Amino acid sequence: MTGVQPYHHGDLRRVLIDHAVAAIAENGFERLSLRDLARRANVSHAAPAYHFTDRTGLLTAVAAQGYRLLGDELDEILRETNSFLEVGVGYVRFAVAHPAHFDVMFRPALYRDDPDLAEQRDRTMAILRAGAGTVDLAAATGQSTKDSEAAGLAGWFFCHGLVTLYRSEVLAANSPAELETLARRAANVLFS
Amino acid sequence: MTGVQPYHHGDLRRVLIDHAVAAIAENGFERLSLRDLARRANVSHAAPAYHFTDRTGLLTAVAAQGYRLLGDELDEILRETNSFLEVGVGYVRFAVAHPAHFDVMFRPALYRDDPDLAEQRDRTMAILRAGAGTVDLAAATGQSTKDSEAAGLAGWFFCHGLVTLYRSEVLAANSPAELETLARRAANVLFS
DNA sequence: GACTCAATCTTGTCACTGACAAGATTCGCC
DNA sequence: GGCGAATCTTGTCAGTGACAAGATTGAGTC
Repeated sequence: MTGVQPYHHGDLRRVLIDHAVAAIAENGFERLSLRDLARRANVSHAAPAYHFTDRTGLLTAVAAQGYRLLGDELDEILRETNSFLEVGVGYVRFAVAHPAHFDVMFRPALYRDDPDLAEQRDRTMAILRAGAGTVDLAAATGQSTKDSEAAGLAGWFFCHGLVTLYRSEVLAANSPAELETLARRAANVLFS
Repeated sequence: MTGVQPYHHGDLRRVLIDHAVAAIAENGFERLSLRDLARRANVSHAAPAYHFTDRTGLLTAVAAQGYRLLGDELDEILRETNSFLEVGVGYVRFAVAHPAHFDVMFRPALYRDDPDLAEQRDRTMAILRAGAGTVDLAAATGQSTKDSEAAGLAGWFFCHGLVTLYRSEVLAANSPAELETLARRAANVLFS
């Protein structure tokens, strides 16, 4: 016997978010159930509402955590490599490694305005924009390219489309390895 | 008085799909309710089940219709212009004009295998691949580009990422006009 | 050590939903 | 006019999100 559960869980908020991320990765956010999360955490069906108010609040927390994780990763990559190409690789890797976060982050109808989320999102977007400034497509294409912000956007669109379509299962690639092969082929056309 | 509704609706399947598309465009597929659709169509709450079996069946029908619509549009564009650039424009325009279809189509977890859907999807993907063959990036970039399939993929990734991010409301663009401006700037970097 | 108050969790309830079963109505066809 | 299939209705059940009210616990204070 492990004894009865203590009335105060102690770390319920974090545990619920972790279970939510796992559940979303398994079944998609559309099948996410607060009561199922409560069961997984061995608390009553109304316990989640205390920490998140409602379903939207939970997804808001997931999105904020996602932006924080992505921001941290991209920030580190950019500081270490100063390469927007590597930022793009990190972006794709994040989407594959954290599908639940990625899904929720880019579906703002699922969550609501929140100071923490807004801060993390703006920080992450700023990193993407700053990274764009490091792009030197002119050297690659042999043409003058003054619009470095647009170059960064173009790279972002490419990466986002690539990984979104991969996860939609409409590409020939069905594994991260095949995804990388396909990404290299397509990127060579644009950036070589 | 408009009189009682006839027992047989006559065109219920089509009407339900239309209402579903409208409802998804308004509130997203996650809030789509079969009973709400039944109310909109003035039929009993179980009527939709006859035509679609369940919620998944309804979304399967929506996805199939979406692939059919997109395939028709892209086919016409390709035959008339023979330009993959115009196919890309049509792709983006479709996503903006038919957000409900677009959302469901690229979320295969929402629907199931279906002969009609598979046929329409494969046809549409074939058009995208055929269009890729018309790309002549070599002339644009001044480099030899034998991998025309990869060029088509790259263009697809760009368009898909562009419109997906636009609809995620994380871009500076907040209207189709601003989207076009942004798209031109980004595309100029890659394709000029 | 007891009092107090806020934080945290539980129990109970309600309307809504998807799925299913069984029955009613109507259409097409012979 | 009769029969079977197609189409729709009624009734029901378990599961869900939201809300209200109450129970338990922890932290600080005297």
